[in-house]
Amino acid sequence: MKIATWNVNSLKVRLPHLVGWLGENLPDVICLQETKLPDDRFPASALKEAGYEAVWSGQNTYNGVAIISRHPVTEVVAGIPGFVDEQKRVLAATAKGIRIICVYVPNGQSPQSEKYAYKLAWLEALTAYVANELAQYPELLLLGDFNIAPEDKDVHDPALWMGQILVSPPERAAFNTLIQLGLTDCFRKFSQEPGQYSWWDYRMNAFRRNMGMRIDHILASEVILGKISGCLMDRMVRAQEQPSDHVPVMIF
DNA sequence: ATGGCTTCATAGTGAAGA
Repeated sequence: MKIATWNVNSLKVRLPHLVGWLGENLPDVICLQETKLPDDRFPASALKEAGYEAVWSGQNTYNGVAIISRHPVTEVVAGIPGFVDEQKRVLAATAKGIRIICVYVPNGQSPQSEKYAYKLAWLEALTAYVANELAQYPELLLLGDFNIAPEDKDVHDPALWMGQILVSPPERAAFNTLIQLGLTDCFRKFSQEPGQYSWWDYRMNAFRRNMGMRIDHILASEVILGKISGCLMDRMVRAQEQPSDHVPVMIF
């Protein structure tokens, strides 16, 4: 099994990249974030031609998530049940017996912003939801763009980022609370290397200089963790023409 | 150094992302 996540930063722009990546990697499932498409413009037929079915929850301009699978998906749930939110950031489905929860965690903008308070409240609601899902589904993956770098070694310049979004102690505490539900950061199961990133700013030649952050994650329940043999960030995707600023993360 | 790019939006003194 190969399962991946990728913030595509506009599925309209990145559809050719996605179809190419599917053909080269043949994942069983890939979760997408920032599709930025209303539901009636989701490219379901192009993905069907590539051999994948899809479920999606989108909106115009911002946010938007999707789960794309070579296998049938069932039990599709959009959003966090009981948490009122117009922003399309969560989609859950079951494929091959695995509960897959695709998330696009709010960015937060700045610690002083209302969007930051929304991010923390959103993460609290997500935590309660995932706890409930874990009780029902021992085989569970929580994956997507978390907009949190868990540790300083996931940040190119921790001193520069100190006190800012993506690294602030409340965000990291929220991430650790998710971990403590019984989930493991798959990348860190296999590697303790610093400087391994999933996102690089479009500006300042950040990718060439490896000035990035590891903010896209795949968190696995114990049962799943025992079945996987690796986790990687496909950083070469960032060197393509007109790339997303994020690259795919994949377990296998 | 709060920008530098990219996207989607509108035609802004743009907004938002990370």
